[in-house]
Order: sequence, then C-alpha cells, then structure tokens
Amino acid sequence: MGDISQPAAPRIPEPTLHRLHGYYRYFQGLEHRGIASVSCSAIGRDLSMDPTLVRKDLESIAMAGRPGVGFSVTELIPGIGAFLGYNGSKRAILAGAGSLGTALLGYRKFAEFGLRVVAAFDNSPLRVGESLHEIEVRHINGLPEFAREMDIHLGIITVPAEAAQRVADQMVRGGIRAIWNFAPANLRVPEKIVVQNEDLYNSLAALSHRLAVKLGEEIRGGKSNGVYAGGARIR
Amino acid sequence: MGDISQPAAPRIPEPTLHRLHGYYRYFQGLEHRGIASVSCSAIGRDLSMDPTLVRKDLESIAMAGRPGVGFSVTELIPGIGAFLGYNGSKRAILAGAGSLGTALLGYRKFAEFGLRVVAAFDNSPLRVGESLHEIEVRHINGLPEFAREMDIHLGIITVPAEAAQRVADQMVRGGIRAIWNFAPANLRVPEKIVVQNEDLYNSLAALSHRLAVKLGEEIRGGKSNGVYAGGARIR
DNA sequence: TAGATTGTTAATCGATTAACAATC
DNA sequence: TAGATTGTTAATCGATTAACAATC
Repeated sequence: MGDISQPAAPRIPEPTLHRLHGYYRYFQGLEHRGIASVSCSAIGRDLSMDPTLVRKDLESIAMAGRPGVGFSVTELIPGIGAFLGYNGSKRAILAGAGSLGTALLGYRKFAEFGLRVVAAFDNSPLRVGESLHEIEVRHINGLPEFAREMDIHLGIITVPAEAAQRVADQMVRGGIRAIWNFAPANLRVPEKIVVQNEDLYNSLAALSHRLAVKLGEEIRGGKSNGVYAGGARIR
Repeated sequence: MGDISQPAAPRIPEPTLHRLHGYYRYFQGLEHRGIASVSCSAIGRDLSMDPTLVRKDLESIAMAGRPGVGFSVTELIPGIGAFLGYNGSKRAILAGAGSLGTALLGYRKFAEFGLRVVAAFDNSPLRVGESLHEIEVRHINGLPEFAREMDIHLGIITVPAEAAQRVADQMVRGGIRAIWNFAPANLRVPEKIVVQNEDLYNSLAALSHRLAVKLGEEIRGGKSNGVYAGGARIR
C-alpha cells in the first residue's frame, strides 16, 4: 500500500495528462448507461486507442484494475477527478472581456470541474462596470490587488496579443500561479508560473498544412494515375 | 537541387508543425524591426528553445541558411507561409452560431492566413437568417448541399457536444476534408478526413492538475521545512 | 479449470539534444 | 585567416507498443 512520504514526484507524461479528461468523459457516459466495469481493450475500441496505452495511462495515475475483470467505473470517475483537481474550488480571474472572454465567462460546465471565474478585467471604459453572465467587469489596473486580496491563483488571458505580456505581468504581480493563455503571444513569466497556451493560430497552421497536403496530394493523384488511392499508410 | 518527382511524402513531425506558426510570427516581428538575417541561437534565445531544435524544424521544411551567417528573414516568412498553406484561399463553413462560434466569425486575422469563413449554420430559428460579422446564418440542414455546391473543404464545429457528431456527419456528407472541432466530443469520421480537436476541457484538465500539484507541493513544503524551495529541477 | 485481463518488463519508435565537420 | 553558424550524423531521452507472467 501507499507509502506516506513520497520521495519523488510521480511524474506524469504530458500526453497522458491531456488524455485523462477524455477517459473521464467516456467513463461518465458508461456510468450513465449503467455500466459498472470496463476493460482497457473496450476503452481502446471505443476511443480508437491502443489498449496498452490506456492501461499505461490509468496505471500512471495509480488506478488499480482486477485481472480478468477490468476497471471499476465507479472508482475510475472519482479517481481521475481527484487526480485532475476537479474537487477543490479553483477561483479564477479573466482578463479581456471581448467576444472570446465573454464566451468563456458563459461556460457553465467549467463549474463541474472546479473552475469558477469570480471577476473579469478589461481596459475599456465601455466594458468596465458591466456585468457579463453575472460576473462584474473591473478595470484592468485593479487586477493585481484584487487577485492578491482574494487569494486567487488562476488567471485566464483573453486580451489582444499586444496587451498579453502586460496582463501576464500584472497577474504575476497579483500572485497568480497558473495562466490559461488564449492570446497569440509567447508570454515571458517566472519559471514557477504554470502557463497553458491555447494559441488558435498554432492549431490553424497545422490544420491548414494538412489540408493543403491532402488537397494537393489528391490533385496530383488525379493528374497522374491515381495509384496512391486514399493515401492509406500502415504504420 | 530539388528533385521534381518526390518518391515519398516529407513527413513532418507533429510537434514541429505546431511550432511553425510561432516562428512565422517571430520572423514577422523581426522584419518589422528591419532585421534581415537571424541565427538559430538568436531564435532559440528569444523563443526559449534549444537552437538545435530550431535548426531541425527549419530543415524539416527545407529552409536553407548560410553557414556563418544565418537564415534570411525575407526568405523565411514566405517559405513558412507557403508550407503552412497561408497563400491559397481556404474557404470554410462554421456550424454553431453560439457565443464561441460568433467570436470566431469575428476573427479578422484568419484572413491573413488564407482562411475565410463564408457561411455559418445553426439549428435555432432565432439565429437562422441573422447576419453575424457580415456572414449569413443558414439552417444546419442546408449544410451538406451548400458545402458541396460551393466546393468547400474546411468545416469548423462550435456546436454543443451532443450535436457535434451529427454535424460532423453532415460535413462529411457535404464533402468536407478537414474539420476544426471545438466541441468536447470524440468525433468518428472516415480516415481520410483530417480532424483537429480543440477541446478546452482537455487543456483545463492539464492546467488544473498542474495547479493542484503546485499548490499542494508548496503547502507541504510550508508545513514541513521548505527544503524544496521553488521546486526547481534540473533536467 | 479455462478464459480474460491486469501488471510489469522489454522492445520499438520517434523526437530532442549533442557533437562535429563543412561552409560562409 | 579566424569566428560564427549551418548541415548532418550520432547519442540520448521519453513515449508508445509488444510480450508475457501473475491474477482474478
């Protein structure tokens, strides 16, 4: 059984971390359908993944299954939830009450995962004082003091790229420990601060390239003899 | 020099693909400041990356530099742009005219990268017929026919999770080749279709976990002797 | 017991980092 | 020529996949 004094951090691979919520959602679906137990091969089939990878992922967050049976859905859900920090209440502030910021403020589902945005900040006098989805918009200059006084650790940046670094600096000054950054900008923050970049343009670039390749390949195939039909490739 | 008949596809690593736009933006900044030439170590310094990785990335898209000098900024920008497909006009349709969809319709910058959303689709009678950022909202059931007639290859999904699979099916029926999916759902589409998932909850999960670890670690450190000050770890 | 599936170790694969000769 | 930086090959690192004994 577990040793109380952990000598070293568990060290979870980044790709695993990004897959865990997918399992969580899938297990909720199973629970909803009244399914109590599931095997890695079933998960792999439904989620188009290698079963061994699934097992490794679950193992890495210390979930235990029963040989010959599988994993208990009712254990998995709270297990993953706890690991991902869905229990504790994460209060957050959001900077940038534009269209994207406003859209995020309206995401009711965040609360399910312990995230609660308690205030929004903007530099436009037109927006300051407004209330968006029952969240008050304050002037951006009050951010550091607010964060510090309310002891808030999570900041969301939805300001334009030009303003992102300044806002990040204000967050750091306010004692923010983790930043969810939607601005297309490379933020410079102290090493201690966790930054999760959500740069749409990076994704668009990848998608754009792959689409171009796909269309280009098929044009080429069409012009010649079409031998590469489908472009299927076994790995 | 280049051989005209490429025997095999170049094969770009996924991580590289996701870094290319960052270089592109950085090089645009250099050009704006009148800098004509740049070395990988300078790039690495400014972007907090290993210089060798930068060189590998540029090499993988066949950019050539000059030993002892560096890379030409005026060659890099169109080079990366062409590779990422920023030239060709990518017409797209968007399904789901909610707050996120509307926010995306307002992104003027997409045009810089060759992306043009030409129509939006929704199932709500309240929204159909409206015009958002000069883009008309049509009924979702007209999507397949519209896509096929207009020969559109890119679809953006911003509908709720429950509707995502249905919309994806409609897009596939309409001849869409690539889907930019913002719905928190695992889409099932034919292998030929490129899907880029933009699931906020996956990212939130990773961020949430890392924040929890960070706060947890520091609490533990505070309660005992604080030896792990800063949690610095040399790789 | 037989069948299924986990837990765990080994093999493979791919990406990053290091080393160094070639070139400007 | 000396200094800097690329191009390219080798070493390392980490994640995924395969193999198989242990367990229900």
